Amino acid sequence: MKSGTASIPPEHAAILRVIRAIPRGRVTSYGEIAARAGLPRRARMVGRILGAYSALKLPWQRVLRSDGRIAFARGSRGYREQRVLLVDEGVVVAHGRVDLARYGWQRDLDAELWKMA
DNA sequence: TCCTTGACCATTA
DNA sequence: ATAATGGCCAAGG
Repeated sequence: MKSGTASIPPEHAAILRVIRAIPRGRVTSYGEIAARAGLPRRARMVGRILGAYSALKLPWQRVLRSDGRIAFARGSRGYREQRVLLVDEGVVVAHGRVDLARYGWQRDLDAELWKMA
C-alpha cells in the first residue's frame, strides 16, 4: 500500500476542516461552510460529506439550514439527536430552530472584531 | 443512459 | 410565510 491513509479528496478535506473549526455552542449553515471551504454554492456537498464521514467524530450538530432550522424531518431520529446535542452545549432550540443572530458563528466573529474597537 | 433523490441555497413572486 | 426556479452533484434504480 502507499501510505496507510486513504486519500481524502482536497475538497472533502477543506470542508471537514471548516466543520471541525465551528466553536462549541455556535452554529453555522451548510452553505456557509461550503463558502468558507472555498466552494461557494455547493451546500449540498457539505450534507453529503457529513453523512459520508460520519465515522469521524465531527461536530455535525452545529450545522443547520441557512434559516437556522434543523435539516432533518421533525420527529426523525436525527432531528431529536441534534436537538439534544445542541441543548447540551448551551444552544437554545425553539420549534426546531436556532436563532442565528444569537448563536451564529459569524456573530461570534463580529464580537471579536468589536473587541478591537 | 436517464431519472430521482437528497443533512442545501438565493432569488423571485 | 409559502412556492416555484435554477444552481449544485453524487449515489442508486
